[in-house]
Amino acid sequence: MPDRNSYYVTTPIYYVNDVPHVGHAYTTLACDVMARFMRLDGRDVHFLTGTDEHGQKIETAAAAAGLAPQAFTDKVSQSFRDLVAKMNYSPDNFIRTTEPRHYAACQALWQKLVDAGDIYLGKYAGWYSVRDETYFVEGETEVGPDKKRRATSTGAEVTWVEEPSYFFKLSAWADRLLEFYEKNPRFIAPESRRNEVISFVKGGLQDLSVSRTSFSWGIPVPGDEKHIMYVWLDALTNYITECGYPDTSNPLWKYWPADLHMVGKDIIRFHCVFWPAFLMAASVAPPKRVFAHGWWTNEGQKISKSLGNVIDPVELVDTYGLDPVRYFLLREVPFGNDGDFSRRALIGRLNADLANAYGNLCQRSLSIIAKSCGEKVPEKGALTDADTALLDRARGLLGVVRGEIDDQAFHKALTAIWEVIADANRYVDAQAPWALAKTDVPRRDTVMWVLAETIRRATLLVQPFMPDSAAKILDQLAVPAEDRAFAAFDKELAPGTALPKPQGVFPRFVEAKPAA
RNA sequence: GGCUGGGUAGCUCAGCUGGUUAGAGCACGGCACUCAUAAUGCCGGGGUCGGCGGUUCAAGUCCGCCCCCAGCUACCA
Repeated sequence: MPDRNSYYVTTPIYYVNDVPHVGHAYTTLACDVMARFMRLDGRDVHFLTGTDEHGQKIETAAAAAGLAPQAFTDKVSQSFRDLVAKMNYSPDNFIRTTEPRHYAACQALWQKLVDAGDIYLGKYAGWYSVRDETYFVEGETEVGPDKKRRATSTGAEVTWVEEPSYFFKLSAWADRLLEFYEKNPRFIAPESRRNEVISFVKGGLQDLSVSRTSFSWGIPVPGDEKHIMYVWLDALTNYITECGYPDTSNPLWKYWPADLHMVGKDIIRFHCVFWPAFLMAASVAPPKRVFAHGWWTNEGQKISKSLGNVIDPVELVDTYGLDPVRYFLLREVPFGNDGDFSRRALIGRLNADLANAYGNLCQRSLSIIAKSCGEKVPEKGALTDADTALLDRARGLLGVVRGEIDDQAFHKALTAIWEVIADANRYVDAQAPWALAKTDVPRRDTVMWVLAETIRRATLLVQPFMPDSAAKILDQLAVPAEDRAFAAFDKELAPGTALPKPQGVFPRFVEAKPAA
């Protein structure tokens, strides 16, 4: 089964103790672009997102809200499903860890790990705060002047507590993990994260506590139901629950191993160390790639709830429009790096890249065609060197963008498309079709055909990033739905095809002036 | 402290294995054009490439030392 056609991409499942913010929107957006691109490129795509609904924090938050845990998670999980619609994401399914099939998958995986001899009963020990009902590691605590140890973050007194816990023999997997990283250089991206993970594993691994007895909202350990599975074992398993695990005859099993787990840089260890170890121990193939993206700051400031500067994606979309926000998030920052969000930068991108460069290119081209070429695709005559140069660049774009998308280099993919857009704007000025209208109409028509064709190719590639806007432009070029996949990339516009009236797709954003 | 990555025009960044006058986008100034969303195109100003020393015919690009920034250095997710 060498070159399979399936493509499985996942977001992390989002922890439902919080409302969605721009970080969630960003991660899912990146996956959405991958999924849409691969579908257009003819792949059999499965795109999964969902919510992580277990754990002590949820149990506590639900109690505080006066709700049963399930009722609480039903409610908060919904806000993540609402975001899917708001951001025009295209997941094939939305998984929840409270689904019965997920319990079955987790318990099956657990049993497999037990059978393999990788799980044993031991004792978990740590600094426990009764008030917070939470364990803290040594570094999260400090001893005060009264010689009592307290949690640094909450100030609550902590005591050394030991409870029985099952452990996963992670320590036994360091060498095999290092070998796996070595043999699969693309497993962790970007490169800097790969270095971090490798150096972490090289430093030696301790066994991992994978069950708790201090709370009950979670998946019971098979055969010892006082124990609840450690949240990460529970959460990570969602990726294979979706494919039917442990039933490998499930039709969705063909998607495993996942082609890409998209994660934020904070949870890379779980995905790049624990997860492959769990899977290898259970004789399941590890995923092919984990990409850890960076964080956003807000106008140069670190984002935090206490600062109150959390960015609400819904507000952004309502203010600037969906596609401009999608474009900005993936264009502004080299994917993988941290980036700064600022209104000025967003408006700059919207006006310079979308309204002025791309939108205006479409508008100036299409309105000439509408006014002077009889509202149909113009006749294509003999091509000059200038025509061929532009068309060749547009033709080469698919290969270039495909390469960048394979690396999740969204900003580079967009830059490449926008270089062709800039070339097209230069071409319009150089050819001056408005002057040709007075001297050589057939030549003018050829120029307009070259422009329309260039816009078509660029726009096909814009689709994964800005689906609605791209669709509007392709509508204006009368490209039928079945010719919008990349299989039709070389199917050029047919002269004579009737075209609808052009309409601007990316209006400039003008800031509301304060009332004078 | 250790490890990793980075410090290049006002801002954001490109600059493979060292080689003509160090590039792009945005911002700024001037000019041109008028098809277009006061959009587009052309030209221009502006950088001792973090600092010091070294290797070399030649270093932003290699070596050494130093300064500054970020991330990682395990079980809240």
